[in-house]
Amino acid sequence: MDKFFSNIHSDRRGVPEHSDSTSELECKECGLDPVCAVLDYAEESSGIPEGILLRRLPVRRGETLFCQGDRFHSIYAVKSGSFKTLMLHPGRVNQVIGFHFPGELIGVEALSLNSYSCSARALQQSSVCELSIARLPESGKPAAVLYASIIKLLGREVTFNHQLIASLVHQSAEQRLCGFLLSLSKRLTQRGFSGREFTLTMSRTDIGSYLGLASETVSRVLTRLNRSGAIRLRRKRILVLDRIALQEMVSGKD
Amino acid sequence: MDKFFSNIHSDRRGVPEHSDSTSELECKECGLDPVCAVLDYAEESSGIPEGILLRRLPVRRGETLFCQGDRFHSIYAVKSGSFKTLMLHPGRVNQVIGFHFPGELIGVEALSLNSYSCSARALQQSSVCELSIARLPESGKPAAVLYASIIKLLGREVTFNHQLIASLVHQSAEQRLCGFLLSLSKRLTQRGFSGREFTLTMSRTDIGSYLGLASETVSRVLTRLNRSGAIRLRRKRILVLDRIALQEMVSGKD
DNA sequence: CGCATAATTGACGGTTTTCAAGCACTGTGG
DNA sequence: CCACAGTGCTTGAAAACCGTCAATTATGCG
Repeated sequence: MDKFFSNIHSDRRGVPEHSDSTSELECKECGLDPVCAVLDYAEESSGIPEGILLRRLPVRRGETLFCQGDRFHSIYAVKSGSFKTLMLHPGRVNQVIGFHFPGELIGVEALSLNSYSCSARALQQSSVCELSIARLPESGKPAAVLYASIIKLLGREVTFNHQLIASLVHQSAEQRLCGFLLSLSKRLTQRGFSGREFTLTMSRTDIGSYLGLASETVSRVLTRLNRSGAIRLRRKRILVLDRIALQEMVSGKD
Repeated sequence: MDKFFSNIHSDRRGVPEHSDSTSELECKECGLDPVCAVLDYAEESSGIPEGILLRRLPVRRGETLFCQGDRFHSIYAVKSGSFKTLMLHPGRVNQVIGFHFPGELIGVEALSLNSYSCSARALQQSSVCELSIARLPESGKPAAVLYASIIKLLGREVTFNHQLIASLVHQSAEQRLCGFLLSLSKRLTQRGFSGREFTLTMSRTDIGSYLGLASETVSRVLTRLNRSGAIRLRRKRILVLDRIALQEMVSGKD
C-alpha cells in the first residue's frame, strides 16, 4: 500500500545522476564552486593563501568535522549526505543550529574568528570538500583590507545571529528578557556608554516582536524583575542593579 | 526617592565625551572605521569602487533609512541614537529583527543581494554615516573573486538566519514544522534533488532542538500532518502531497 | 533473537497568549 | 496653564498551547 516509499527513484526521470542526498553532487552545483574555480587557476602572485583544497573526503555517520572551540582552519562543502551543526551550552542541553545538505557550506561563521563557534557532525555516511584557510590574507592593498573588514563584519553578524537563535528558541520569557537586557548592556559598554544605566529606546511591542513575546508579557516580566530588585525600572529608563541575578536567570539557575 | 533617574550623568566620571546614545560616537569606536580608513586613503588604482562616504547625516525619529525590497545601495553606521530593523510579512504582523546602537552597522545583510531584506527605522533622533556601495567590484583578479564569493556566501548565511529568526520566534509548533519541511524541500530542489520526496536524516530530537520544540511535539505534529493528508510519512521517509496546505499553515491561514 | 535507542501516544500541569479594562504619559490646542 | 485625546504601558482573568513525565511500540544493530 505504501508504494510511495518502495522506490525512491521512481519519479526521477530527466534529473541528473544524483537522486538522493547519498549520491554525490556535481561540482557546478556546489556552493564552494566559485571558490574552487579560483583556486584551480590561482597564480602565486594572486595574493591567495597557500590554501589546500581537499576533494571529496568521506565522513562516517556520527563523525565530527570540527568541534566548537577548535582553532579555525577550514570551511567545508557538503558533497553527499548531510550534517548538523550544534552549539554546546555549559550546563545545558546542546542546541542544533542548522542542517547542511549537498552543495551547502559548513564553517563559514568562523571565517572572521579564531575558532569555530559550533560543532559539525555527520548525520549519515557523507563526503565533503575541505578548503583550508587558516586565515584570509591581509595584504597592504586597500582593496584587500576593505574586503577583509567586510568579511569580518559579516562573520560577526552570523555569529551573533547563531547565538540569538540558540538563546531565543528554547528559553522562557524571563530568560529571553534577561538575556536581552544583558546583551544591550554589553553592547553599550563596548562602545563606551554606561551598561549599568540606559534607556530602552524601543517600545515594549518592539521588544516583544524581537523576542517572540506578547507586549503584555514583556511588561509583566519587567515589573517582576523590578520588584525582585534585579533592576530598577521607570518608564523607558532602566538601571541594572544585580547583574549576577540576571545572568543566573539566563542560565536557568533559580 | 528615585535619585537613580534624576541625573543620567551622575556616575560617568572618567568616561569619554559621550555618555548616552544621543551623543555622537568617536570614529575610532565605530564599526565602519576600518572601512572608512581605507576609503580615506584609497587610490584610484586600488580597485575600490567610487564609493561615496557621507558623514554624520541626521535622521529624525520614525524616519526610514531604507525599505525592505529597495535596491541595495549603501550600508550605514550608527553615530548616535538607535534604530530597529524589521521584516514585513505579507498578511502578518511585522517582525523586529534587530536593534542597532552607535558604532553598529545596518544593512550588511544586503551586501550580497540586490535589495534590502528588511527595513530600518530610527527609534529616536539619530545620525548615521552612509557608505554607498552599489556593489563590490569584481575585478578579474583571483583574490578579488575569492573575496567576493566569500562575501556572497556570508551574506546569504545572514539573510537565511534573519528569516529563520523571524519565522521561529513567533510561530506555533505546526507553523515551525511546516516551514521547516518547506525549507528542506526548497533547498533540496535547488541542488537538483527531489523536493517532493526525501529523507529526514536527522532525529526527531534534532528537529525539536533546531525548532525549539520537544521531540514529542515534533512527533505529534508530524502524525497530525500525515493524518490530514498534507504529507505522507513513514519513519524518516517523507512525501509532500499538498504543498499548498503546508504553505497556508505557515502563513497562519486555517 | 534480544537489547538499546528512537518514535509514538496519552494525561497532566505550567507558562504564555489573548481579550479586556484601567492607568500613565505626551503633545496639542485652547 | 490646563484639558483633552491618543498612544503606550500595566494589570487581571480565562483559555490554549506546549513541555514534562510515563508507558508502549517500533526499529536498528550486534
